[in-house]
Amino acid sequence: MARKTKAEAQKTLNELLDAAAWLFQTKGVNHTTLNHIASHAGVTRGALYWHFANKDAVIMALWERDAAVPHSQIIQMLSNVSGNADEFKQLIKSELGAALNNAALMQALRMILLGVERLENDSELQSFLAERHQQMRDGFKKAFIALQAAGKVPLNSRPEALATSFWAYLKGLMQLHLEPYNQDVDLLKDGDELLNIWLDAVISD
Amino acid sequence: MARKTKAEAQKTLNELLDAAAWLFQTKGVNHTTLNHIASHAGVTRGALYWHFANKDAVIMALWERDAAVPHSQIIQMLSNVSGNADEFKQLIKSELGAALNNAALMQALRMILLGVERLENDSELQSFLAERHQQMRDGFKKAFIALQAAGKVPLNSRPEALATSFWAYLKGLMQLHLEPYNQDVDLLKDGDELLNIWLDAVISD
DNA sequence: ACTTACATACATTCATGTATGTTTGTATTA
DNA sequence: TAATACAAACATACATGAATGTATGTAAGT
Repeated sequence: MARKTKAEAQKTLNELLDAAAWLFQTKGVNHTTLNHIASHAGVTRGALYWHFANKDAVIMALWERDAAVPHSQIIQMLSNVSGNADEFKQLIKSELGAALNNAALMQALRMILLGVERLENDSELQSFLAERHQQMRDGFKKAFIALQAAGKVPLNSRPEALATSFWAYLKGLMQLHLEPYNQDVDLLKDGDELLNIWLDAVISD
Repeated sequence: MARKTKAEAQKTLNELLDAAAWLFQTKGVNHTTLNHIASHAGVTRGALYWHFANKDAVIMALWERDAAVPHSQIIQMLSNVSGNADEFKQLIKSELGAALNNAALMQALRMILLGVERLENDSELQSFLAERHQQMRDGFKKAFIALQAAGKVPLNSRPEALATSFWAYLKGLMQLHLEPYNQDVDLLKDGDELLNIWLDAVISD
Protein backbone atom coordinates (compact mmCIF):
# COMPACT_ATOMS: atom_id res chain seq x y z
CA MET A 1 0.00 0.00 0.00
CA ALA A 2 1.08 3.47 -0.69
CA ARG A 3 2.35 5.53 2.16
CA LYS A 4 -0.15 7.94 3.68
CA THR A 5 0.33 11.39 5.07
CA LYS A 6 0.81 11.78 8.79
CA ALA A 7 -2.71 13.03 9.23
CA GLU A 8 -4.11 10.07 7.34
CA ALA A 9 -2.06 7.68 9.42
CA GLN A 10 -3.38 9.27 12.58
CA LYS A 11 -6.85 8.82 11.18
CA THR A 12 -6.43 5.08 10.61
CA LEU A 13 -5.01 4.80 14.12
CA ASN A 14 -8.17 6.34 15.46
CA GLU A 15 -10.30 4.16 13.26
CA LEU A 16 -8.49 1.14 14.62
CA LEU A 17 -9.26 2.26 18.15
CA ASP A 18 -12.86 2.94 17.21
CA ALA A 19 -13.18 -0.51 15.72
CA ALA A 20 -11.58 -2.09 18.76
CA ALA A 21 -13.92 -0.27 21.11
CA TRP A 22 -16.93 -1.29 19.08
CA LEU A 23 -15.91 -4.92 18.87
CA PHE A 24 -14.85 -5.15 22.51
CA GLN A 25 -18.28 -3.89 23.39
CA THR A 26 -20.29 -6.14 21.17
CA LYS A 27 -18.23 -9.32 21.09
CA GLY A 28 -16.20 -9.04 24.26
CA VAL A 29 -12.51 -8.36 24.57
CA ASN A 30 -11.06 -11.81 24.35
CA HIS A 31 -13.40 -12.93 21.64
CA THR A 32 -12.22 -10.09 19.47
CA THR A 33 -9.23 -10.89 17.31
CA LEU A 34 -6.75 -8.49 15.86
CA ASN A 35 -8.05 -9.46 12.47
CA HIS A 36 -11.57 -8.46 13.46
CA ILE A 37 -10.33 -5.09 14.57
CA ALA A 38 -8.28 -4.45 11.48
CA SER A 39 -10.86 -5.52 8.94
CA HIS A 40 -13.62 -3.69 10.78
CA ALA A 41 -11.45 -0.60 10.48
CA GLY A 42 -11.00 -1.26 6.79
CA VAL A 43 -7.32 -2.16 6.99
CA THR A 44 -5.29 -5.31 7.52
CA ARG A 45 -3.45 -6.65 10.50
CA GLY A 46 -0.33 -5.10 9.06
CA ALA A 47 -1.66 -1.66 9.85
CA LEU A 48 -2.59 -2.70 13.35
CA TYR A 49 0.82 -4.16 14.04
CA TRP A 50 2.37 -1.00 12.73
CA HIS A 51 0.53 1.11 15.27
CA PHE A 52 0.34 -1.31 18.20
CA ALA A 53 2.51 -4.07 19.52
CA ASN A 54 -0.39 -6.38 20.45
CA LYS A 55 -3.90 -6.45 21.83
CA ASP A 56 -2.88 -5.25 25.26
CA ALA A 57 -1.36 -2.17 23.69
CA VAL A 58 -4.64 -1.51 21.93
CA ILE A 59 -6.48 -1.72 25.21
CA MET A 60 -4.14 0.66 26.94
CA ALA A 61 -4.23 3.07 24.02
CA LEU A 62 -8.01 3.02 24.17
CA TRP A 63 -7.87 3.91 27.82
CA GLU A 64 -5.45 6.73 27.18
CA ARG A 65 -7.55 8.16 24.40
CA ASP A 66 -11.01 7.84 25.91
CA ALA A 67 -10.76 7.42 29.64
CA ALA A 68 -7.54 8.88 30.95
CA VAL A 69 -8.73 12.46 31.11
CA PRO A 70 -12.11 11.78 32.75
CA HIS A 71 -10.39 9.41 35.13
CA SER A 72 -7.85 11.99 36.23
CA GLN A 73 -10.54 14.59 36.58
CA ILE A 74 -12.53 12.39 38.90
CA ILE A 75 -9.48 11.61 40.98
CA GLN A 76 -8.74 15.30 41.14
CA MET A 77 -12.26 16.22 42.20
CA LEU A 78 -12.32 13.52 44.84
CA SER A 79 -9.20 14.88 46.45
CA ASN A 80 -10.84 18.29 46.63
CA VAL A 81 -13.99 17.08 48.35
CA SER A 82 -14.88 19.25 51.27
CA GLY A 83 -17.09 18.30 54.18
CA ASN A 84 -20.20 19.30 52.26
CA ALA A 85 -22.32 16.17 51.97
CA ASP A 86 -24.72 17.44 49.33
CA GLU A 87 -21.85 18.65 47.22
CA PHE A 88 -20.29 15.21 47.30
CA LYS A 89 -23.51 13.45 46.42
CA GLN A 90 -24.13 15.80 43.54
CA LEU A 91 -20.58 15.30 42.32
CA ILE A 92 -20.94 11.54 42.23
CA LYS A 93 -24.28 11.60 40.50
CA SER A 94 -23.26 14.12 37.89
CA GLU A 95 -20.04 12.27 37.18
CA LEU A 96 -21.91 9.01 36.73
CA GLY A 97 -24.38 10.72 34.45
CA ALA A 98 -21.57 12.23 32.43
CA ALA A 99 -19.89 8.86 32.14
CA LEU A 100 -23.09 7.14 31.04
CA ASN A 101 -23.52 9.71 28.29
CA ASN A 102 -19.93 9.41 27.11
CA ALA A 103 -20.02 6.43 24.82
CA ALA A 104 -16.28 6.22 24.33
CA LEU A 105 -15.65 6.38 28.06
CA MET A 106 -18.25 3.73 28.71
CA GLN A 107 -16.58 1.41 26.26
CA ALA A 108 -13.28 1.91 28.03
CA LEU A 109 -14.90 1.31 31.40
CA ARG A 110 -16.60 -1.76 30.08
CA MET A 111 -13.21 -3.11 29.13
CA ILE A 112 -11.80 -2.48 32.55
CA LEU A 113 -14.80 -3.55 34.55
CA LEU A 114 -15.81 -6.70 32.80
CA GLY A 115 -13.94 -6.94 29.55
CA VAL A 116 -10.62 -8.38 30.50
CA GLU A 117 -11.30 -11.65 32.17
CA ARG A 118 -7.95 -12.68 33.40
CA LEU A 119 -4.52 -11.54 32.44
CA GLU A 120 -1.24 -13.28 32.61
CA ASN A 121 -0.14 -12.64 36.14
CA ASP A 122 2.82 -10.56 35.14
CA SER A 123 1.50 -8.69 32.13
CA GLU A 124 1.96 -4.97 31.73
CA LEU A 125 -1.79 -4.60 31.30
CA GLN A 126 -2.29 -6.26 34.65
CA SER A 127 -0.35 -3.61 36.54
CA PHE A 128 -1.74 -0.90 34.32
CA LEU A 129 -5.28 -1.74 35.37
CA ALA A 130 -4.33 -2.35 38.97
CA GLU A 131 -2.84 1.13 39.17
CA ARG A 132 -6.04 2.79 37.94
CA HIS A 133 -8.12 0.77 40.36
CA GLN A 134 -5.87 1.81 43.20
CA GLN A 135 -6.11 5.45 42.21
CA MET A 136 -9.87 5.28 42.34
CA ARG A 137 -9.97 3.71 45.75
CA ASP A 138 -7.43 6.19 47.05
CA GLY A 139 -9.51 9.04 45.70
CA PHE A 140 -12.58 7.79 47.50
CA LYS A 141 -10.60 7.25 50.66
CA LYS A 142 -9.52 10.89 50.68
CA ALA A 143 -13.09 12.00 50.12
CA PHE A 144 -14.41 9.90 52.98
CA ILE A 145 -11.70 11.16 55.30
CA ALA A 146 -12.91 14.67 54.59
CA LEU A 147 -16.54 13.71 55.07
CA GLN A 148 -15.83 11.89 58.28
CA ALA A 149 -13.85 14.84 59.60
CA ALA A 150 -16.92 16.96 58.98
CA GLY A 151 -19.05 14.48 60.87
CA LYS A 152 -21.12 13.48 57.90
CA VAL A 153 -20.70 9.71 58.30
CA PRO A 154 -22.55 8.35 61.33
CA LEU A 155 -21.09 4.88 60.98
CA ASN A 156 -17.72 4.54 62.63
CA SER A 157 -16.07 2.64 59.83
CA ARG A 158 -12.53 3.12 58.65
CA PRO A 159 -12.23 5.36 55.60
CA GLU A 160 -10.51 2.53 53.80
CA ALA A 161 -13.54 0.36 54.41
CA LEU A 162 -15.87 3.11 53.21
CA ALA A 163 -13.82 3.56 50.08
CA THR A 164 -13.82 -0.16 49.41
CA SER A 165 -17.52 -0.28 50.08
CA PHE A 166 -18.46 2.50 47.72
CA TRP A 167 -16.05 1.41 45.05
CA ALA A 168 -17.47 -2.09 45.21
CA TYR A 169 -20.95 -0.62 44.96
CA LEU A 170 -20.10 1.46 41.93
CA LYS A 171 -18.40 -1.41 40.19
CA GLY A 172 -21.30 -3.71 40.95
CA LEU A 173 -23.81 -1.23 39.57
CA MET A 174 -21.79 -0.67 36.44
CA GLN A 175 -21.54 -4.39 35.89
CA LEU A 176 -25.22 -5.01 36.28
CA HIS A 177 -25.81 -2.15 33.89
CA LEU A 178 -23.36 -3.44 31.31
CA GLU A 179 -23.99 -7.15 31.52
CA PRO A 180 -25.88 -8.76 28.66
CA TYR A 181 -28.48 -10.32 30.91
CA ASN A 182 -30.77 -8.36 33.19
CA GLN A 183 -32.00 -5.73 30.83
CA ASP A 184 -33.97 -4.43 33.78
CA VAL A 185 -31.00 -2.68 35.35
CA ASP A 186 -30.61 0.66 33.62
CA LEU A 187 -28.43 3.24 35.27
CA LEU A 188 -29.59 5.90 32.84
CA LYS A 189 -33.06 5.52 34.27
CA ASP A 190 -32.42 4.41 37.85
CA GLY A 191 -28.85 5.54 38.43
CA ASP A 192 -29.73 8.37 40.79
CA GLU A 193 -32.11 6.25 42.80
CA LEU A 194 -29.56 3.47 43.15
CA LEU A 195 -26.76 5.82 44.08
CA ASN A 196 -29.02 7.49 46.61
CA ILE A 197 -29.59 4.22 48.40
CA TRP A 198 -25.96 4.02 49.37
CA LEU A 199 -25.23 7.73 49.62
CA ASP A 200 -28.29 8.77 51.60
CA ALA A 201 -27.99 5.83 53.90
CA VAL A 202 -24.32 6.19 54.71
CA ILE A 203 -23.83 9.94 54.50
CA SER A 204 -25.95 12.20 56.65
CA ASP A 205 -26.98 15.65 55.53
CA MET B 1 -7.97 -47.70 27.40
CA ALA B 2 -9.68 -50.41 29.26
CA ARG B 3 -13.14 -49.84 30.48
CA LYS B 4 -13.46 -48.84 34.13
CA THR B 5 -16.15 -49.72 36.62
CA LYS B 6 -18.99 -47.31 37.12
CA ALA B 7 -17.54 -46.08 40.41
CA GLU B 8 -14.17 -45.46 38.80
CA ALA B 9 -15.76 -43.55 35.97
CA GLN B 10 -17.59 -41.36 38.45
CA LYS B 11 -14.29 -40.73 40.14
CA THR B 12 -12.60 -39.48 37.00
CA LEU B 13 -15.60 -37.30 36.30
CA ASN B 14 -15.11 -35.68 39.68
CA GLU B 15 -11.39 -35.38 39.12
CA LEU B 16 -12.11 -33.62 35.85
CA LEU B 17 -14.37 -31.17 37.64
CA ASP B 18 -11.76 -30.67 40.35
CA ALA B 19 -9.12 -29.96 37.77
CA ALA B 20 -11.42 -27.56 35.92
CA ALA B 21 -12.21 -25.67 39.10
CA TRP B 22 -8.56 -25.39 40.00
CA LEU B 23 -7.52 -24.20 36.57
CA PHE B 24 -10.43 -21.82 36.18
CA GLN B 25 -9.38 -20.28 39.43
CA THR B 26 -5.69 -19.96 38.72
CA LYS B 27 -5.58 -19.34 34.99
CA GLY B 28 -9.03 -17.98 34.31
CA VAL B 29 -11.85 -19.68 32.50
CA ASN B 30 -11.17 -18.80 28.92
CA HIS B 31 -7.44 -19.28 29.20
CA THR B 32 -7.87 -22.87 30.30
CA THR B 33 -8.19 -25.35 27.52
CA LEU B 34 -9.89 -28.69 27.60
CA ASN B 35 -6.45 -30.22 27.26
CA HIS B 36 -5.28 -28.45 30.39
CA ILE B 37 -8.23 -29.78 32.30
CA ALA B 38 -7.83 -33.32 31.07
CA SER B 39 -4.10 -33.61 31.61
CA HIS B 40 -4.33 -31.94 34.99
CA ALA B 41 -6.82 -34.63 35.90
CA GLY B 42 -4.48 -37.32 34.62
CA VAL B 43 -6.57 -38.29 31.62
CA THR B 44 -6.84 -37.22 27.99
CA ARG B 45 -9.33 -35.07 26.19
CA GLY B 46 -11.04 -38.25 25.18
CA ALA B 47 -12.18 -38.75 28.74
CA LEU B 48 -13.41 -35.21 29.00
CA TYR B 49 -15.37 -35.42 25.79
CA TRP B 50 -16.87 -38.63 27.02
CA HIS B 51 -18.25 -36.99 30.14
CA PHE B 52 -18.96 -33.50 28.80
CA ALA B 53 -20.01 -32.07 25.47
CA ASN B 54 -17.76 -29.00 25.71
CA LYS B 55 -16.38 -26.40 28.10
CA ASP B 56 -19.76 -24.84 28.77
CA ALA B 57 -21.03 -28.19 29.92
CA VAL B 58 -18.09 -28.44 32.30
CA ILE B 59 -18.95 -25.06 33.76
CA MET B 60 -22.57 -25.95 34.26
CA ALA B 61 -21.66 -29.30 35.77
CA LEU B 62 -19.35 -27.52 38.19
CA TRP B 63 -22.17 -25.26 39.22
CA GLU B 64 -24.51 -28.18 39.73
CA ARG B 65 -22.00 -30.08 41.82
CA ASP B 66 -20.65 -27.28 43.98
CA ALA B 67 -23.03 -24.35 43.95
CA ALA B 68 -26.53 -25.48 43.15
CA VAL B 69 -27.42 -26.61 46.66
CA PRO B 70 -26.06 -23.57 48.52
CA HIS B 71 -27.66 -21.36 45.92
CA SER B 72 -31.07 -22.90 46.37
CA GLN B 73 -30.73 -22.77 50.11
CA ILE B 74 -30.03 -19.06 50.03
CA ILE B 75 -32.96 -18.44 47.73
CA GLN B 76 -35.12 -20.46 50.06
CA MET B 77 -33.98 -18.59 53.15
CA LEU B 78 -34.49 -15.24 51.48
CA SER B 79 -38.06 -16.06 50.69
CA ASN B 80 -38.62 -16.88 54.35
CA VAL B 81 -37.23 -13.62 55.68
CA SER B 82 -39.50 -12.07 58.26
CA GLY B 83 -39.55 -8.45 59.32
CA ASN B 84 -36.79 -9.05 61.85
CA ALA B 85 -33.88 -6.82 60.81
CA ASP B 86 -31.22 -8.39 62.99
CA GLU B 87 -32.19 -11.83 61.81
CA PHE B 88 -31.77 -10.75 58.21
CA LYS B 89 -28.40 -9.15 58.83
CA GLN B 90 -27.16 -12.22 60.63
CA LEU B 91 -28.41 -14.43 57.85
CA ILE B 92 -26.50 -12.49 55.23
CA LYS B 93 -23.31 -12.38 57.21
CA SER B 94 -23.36 -16.03 58.13
CA GLU B 95 -24.14 -17.05 54.56
CA LEU B 96 -21.26 -14.98 53.24
CA GLY B 97 -18.96 -16.47 55.85
CA ALA B 98 -20.07 -19.95 54.93
CA ALA B 99 -19.51 -19.24 51.26
CA LEU B 100 -16.03 -17.84 51.88
CA ASN B 101 -15.09 -20.99 53.74
CA ASN B 102 -16.49 -23.28 51.07
CA ALA B 103 -13.65 -23.51 48.60
CA ALA B 104 -15.61 -25.40 45.97
CA LEU B 105 -18.46 -22.93 46.13
CA MET B 106 -16.09 -20.01 45.89
CA GLN B 107 -14.56 -21.45 42.77
CA ALA B 108 -17.98 -21.78 41.24
CA LEU B 109 -18.87 -18.24 42.21
CA ARG B 110 -15.61 -16.99 40.84
CA MET B 111 -16.55 -18.51 37.51
CA ILE B 112 -19.90 -16.83 37.49
CA LEU B 113 -18.85 -13.49 38.87
CA LEU B 114 -15.71 -12.84 36.95
CA GLY B 115 -14.76 -15.96 35.12
CA VAL B 116 -16.87 -15.96 32.06
CA GLU B 117 -16.12 -12.81 30.19
CA ARG B 118 -18.61 -12.85 27.43
CA LEU B 119 -20.64 -15.61 25.97
CA GLU B 120 -22.09 -16.01 22.59
CA ASN B 121 -25.34 -14.18 22.79
CA ASP B 122 -27.44 -17.26 22.33
CA SER B 123 -25.47 -19.86 24.23
CA GLU B 124 -27.08 -22.19 26.69
CA LEU B 125 -24.61 -21.08 29.35
CA GLN B 126 -25.73 -17.51 28.83
CA SER B 127 -29.31 -18.22 29.82
CA PHE B 128 -28.18 -20.65 32.49
CA LEU B 129 -26.27 -17.91 34.26
CA ALA B 130 -28.89 -15.30 33.63
CA GLU B 131 -31.46 -17.49 35.33
CA ARG B 132 -29.38 -17.85 38.48
CA HIS B 133 -28.75 -14.13 38.59
CA GLN B 134 -32.44 -13.48 38.28
CA GLN B 135 -33.24 -15.92 41.06
CA MET B 136 -30.87 -14.13 43.37
CA ARG B 137 -32.30 -10.72 42.68
CA ASP B 138 -35.82 -12.06 43.06
CA GLY B 139 -34.88 -13.57 46.40
CA PHE B 140 -33.57 -10.27 47.66
CA LYS B 141 -36.62 -8.50 46.35
CA LYS B 142 -38.87 -10.72 48.42
CA ALA B 143 -36.73 -10.15 51.49
CA PHE B 144 -36.84 -6.39 51.10
CA ILE B 145 -40.58 -6.42 50.60
CA ALA B 146 -40.89 -8.17 53.95
CA LEU B 147 -38.49 -5.77 55.62
CA GLN B 148 -40.22 -2.74 54.17
CA ALA B 149 -43.59 -4.05 55.29
CA ALA B 150 -42.17 -4.23 58.80
CA GLY B 151 -40.97 -0.65 58.50
CA LYS B 152 -37.31 -1.53 58.72
CA VAL B 153 -36.20 0.44 55.66
CA PRO B 154 -36.40 4.20 56.21
CA LEU B 155 -35.59 5.02 52.59
CA ASN B 156 -38.63 4.99 50.38
CA SER B 157 -37.07 3.06 47.52
CA ARG B 158 -38.76 0.42 45.48
CA PRO B 159 -37.95 -3.12 46.61
CA GLU B 160 -36.64 -3.83 43.12
CA ALA B 161 -34.17 -1.01 43.52
CA LEU B 162 -33.13 -2.23 46.95
CA ALA B 163 -32.59 -5.71 45.58
CA THR B 164 -30.56 -4.40 42.68
CA SER B 165 -28.59 -2.23 45.06
CA PHE B 166 -27.68 -4.97 47.48
CA TRP B 167 -27.01 -7.49 44.77
CA ALA B 168 -24.70 -5.03 43.05
CA TYR B 169 -23.00 -4.44 46.37
CA LEU B 170 -22.47 -8.12 47.02
CA LYS B 171 -21.19 -8.75 43.54
CA GLY B 172 -18.84 -5.80 43.77
CA LEU B 173 -17.44 -6.97 47.08
CA MET B 174 -16.94 -10.49 45.82
CA GLN B 175 -15.15 -9.19 42.79
CA LEU B 176 -12.79 -6.99 44.73
CA HIS B 177 -12.14 -9.95 46.96
CA LEU B 178 -11.46 -12.32 44.10
CA GLU B 179 -9.59 -10.08 41.72
CA PRO B 180 -5.87 -10.62 41.36
CA TYR B 181 -4.99 -7.04 42.12
CA ASN B 182 -5.87 -5.31 45.37
CA GLN B 183 -4.72 -7.84 47.87
CA ASP B 184 -5.92 -5.37 50.49
CA VAL B 185 -9.56 -6.34 50.08
CA ASP B 186 -10.13 -9.45 52.16
CA LEU B 187 -13.69 -10.40 52.91
CA LEU B 188 -12.57 -13.05 55.36
CA LYS B 189 -11.12 -10.27 57.48
CA ASP B 190 -13.34 -7.31 56.67
CA GLY B 191 -16.45 -8.98 55.31
CA ASP B 192 -18.64 -8.21 58.29
CA GLU B 193 -17.51 -4.61 58.47
CA LEU B 194 -18.16 -4.09 54.77
CA LEU B 195 -21.54 -5.77 54.88
CA ASN B 196 -22.47 -3.68 57.89
CA ILE B 197 -21.82 -0.47 56.01
CA TRP B 198 -24.68 -1.21 53.66
CA LEU B 199 -26.89 -3.18 56.03
CA ASP B 200 -26.68 -0.87 59.02
CA ALA B 201 -27.06 2.20 56.86
CA VAL B 202 -30.06 1.04 54.89
CA ILE B 203 -31.86 -1.16 57.39
CA SER B 204 -32.91 0.25 60.74
CA ASP B 205 -33.01 -1.86 63.87
C1' DA C 1 17.32 8.49 -0.77
C1' DC C 2 15.33 7.03 2.77
C1' DT C 3 11.70 6.06 5.68
C1' DT C 4 6.81 5.73 6.67
C1' DA C 5 2.54 3.32 6.45
C1' DC C 6 0.80 -0.04 5.40
C1' DA C 7 -0.47 -4.97 2.56
C1' DT C 8 0.77 -9.59 1.72
C1' DA C 9 2.67 -13.87 2.69
C1' DC C 10 4.42 -17.31 5.67
C1' DA C 11 5.43 -20.17 9.67
C1' DT C 12 3.92 -21.85 13.82
C1' DT C 13 1.23 -22.79 17.58
C1' DC C 14 -2.88 -23.90 19.73
C1' DA C 15 -7.59 -25.38 20.44
C1' DT C 16 -11.51 -27.71 19.11
C1' DG C 17 -14.28 -31.44 17.40
C1' DT C 18 -14.76 -35.83 15.63
C1' DA C 19 -13.65 -40.35 14.26
C1' DT C 20 -11.80 -44.50 15.43
C1' DG C 21 -9.48 -48.03 18.13
C1' DT C 22 -9.19 -50.86 22.32
C1' DT C 23 -10.09 -53.04 26.39
C1' DT C 24 -12.93 -54.56 29.81
C1' DG C 25 -17.17 -54.34 32.81
C1' DT C 26 -21.76 -56.12 32.62
C1' DA C 27 -26.06 -57.96 31.30
C1' DT C 28 -27.98 -61.83 28.66
C1' DT C 29 -28.76 -66.35 27.44
C1' DA C 30 -28.42 -71.20 27.04
C1' DT D 1 -22.25 -71.05 35.13
C1' DA D 2 -19.75 -70.22 31.47
C1' DA D 3 -19.82 -68.36 26.99
C1' DT D 4 -21.07 -64.35 24.46
C1' DA D 5 -22.57 -59.99 22.89
C1' DC D 6 -22.80 -55.39 23.71
C1' DA D 7 -21.65 -51.07 25.33
C1' DA D 8 -19.09 -48.20 28.56
C1' DA D 9 -14.89 -45.61 29.39
C1' DC D 10 -11.66 -44.04 27.83
C1' DA D 11 -6.89 -43.17 24.55
C1' DT D 12 -5.19 -42.04 20.14
C1' DA D 13 -5.16 -40.02 15.81
C1' DC D 14 -6.69 -36.79 12.49
C1' DA D 15 -8.70 -32.88 10.18
C1' DT D 16 -9.63 -28.28 10.49
C1' DG D 17 -9.67 -23.62 11.59
C1' DA D 18 -8.34 -19.90 14.00
C1' DA D 19 -4.97 -16.51 15.92
C1' DT D 20 -0.67 -14.76 16.49
C1' DG D 21 3.82 -12.98 15.26
C1' DT D 22 7.09 -11.97 11.97
C1' DA D 23 9.19 -11.24 7.65
C1' DT D 24 9.06 -9.14 3.46
C1' DG D 25 7.27 -6.33 -0.35
C1' DT D 26 6.01 -1.72 -2.04
C1' DA D 27 4.43 2.78 -3.23
C1' DA D 28 4.31 7.27 -1.90
C1' DG D 29 5.50 11.08 1.30
C1' DT D 30 9.27 14.10 2.97
